[in-house]
Amino acid sequence: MADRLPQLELANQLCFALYSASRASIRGYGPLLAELGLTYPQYLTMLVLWEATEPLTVGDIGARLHLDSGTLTPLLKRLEDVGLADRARDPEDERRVLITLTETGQAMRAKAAGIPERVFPLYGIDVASAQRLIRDLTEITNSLTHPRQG
Amino acid sequence: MADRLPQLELANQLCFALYSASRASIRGYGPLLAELGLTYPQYLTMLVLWEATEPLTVGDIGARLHLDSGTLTPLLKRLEDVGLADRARDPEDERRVLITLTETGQAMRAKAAGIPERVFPLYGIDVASAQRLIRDLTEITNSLTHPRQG
DNA sequence: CGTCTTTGAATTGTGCGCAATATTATTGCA
DNA sequence: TGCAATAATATTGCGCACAATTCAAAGACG
Repeated sequence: MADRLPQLELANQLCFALYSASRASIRGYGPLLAELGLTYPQYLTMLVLWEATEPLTVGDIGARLHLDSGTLTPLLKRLEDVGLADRARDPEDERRVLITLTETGQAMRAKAAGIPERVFPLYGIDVASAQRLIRDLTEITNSLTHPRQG
Repeated sequence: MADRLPQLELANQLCFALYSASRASIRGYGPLLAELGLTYPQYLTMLVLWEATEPLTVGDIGARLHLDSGTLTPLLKRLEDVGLADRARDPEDERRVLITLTETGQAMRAKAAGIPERVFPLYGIDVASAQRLIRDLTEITNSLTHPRQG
């Protein structure tokens, strides 16, 4: 019963700190997104679509959110079902599916505009710290996603 | 079509930076955990159990991982099915279920001991940065979990 | 002692994530 | 032109997360 393997202690795991913080932050969005009838991944998808200047393919959205069609196809169908987005095969390449916002989907942008500033205080940090954290986390994500050799 | 609402841009969302980094880090563990036949949440549960000096209840584990019985009950049943853990009602309080590791579960600890150091290089940061990050992330998790008033 | 409330876990239902596979369209190239 | 290889999306299956509900046991209290 070799006790104390510090490298296996929960409190020392960066992965667990990330996992906990991510879930806690998503919980923070819960009540606000419920007002819009969106789940958190649906909200992220709407952010991508609001930011786009032209129709995006499923793959485009997936590249931005790091999600594949196994996740996005049913999610986008739900957005379509509630009238926020349209899905249509690209006539120029029938393999692709182009996603566009409906009027309702576009209109929701204004209602969502106040959400980030309502959630931010919950983090309990200042804007500069948040920006640093975003930068550091983005670098870590890049590093994890594109490992230098094996 | 009011373009540019910076507060809604994906790249400015701390929540998305956390969400992406968390998923990327879990992906980093994937191949190593597959060798043990564990999923990531099962691995976290094993970390908790390896660290414990006495049997834990479902609630104890949930408090450490921020998970409820809706997630843990089926997960623990799976650990039981593969012979890593035992589940038994607490005779002193039949509402509680006590979780203990089997011999096999204890033995797996040695095999897992090398995992963190094999994953760490993937983050692309040094140990001091990782420790700072863990501290900062733990603080925002606490802040999100225990909001100061409404 | 009876019953009302609280507590801990299990159950149910929905929506992700993600691996693996299937399906259809396009491309490359002999 | 014909056909194999590739690409984009969809489908299937499993295991989380989490809200909502149920169920059984323990406490509280008249």
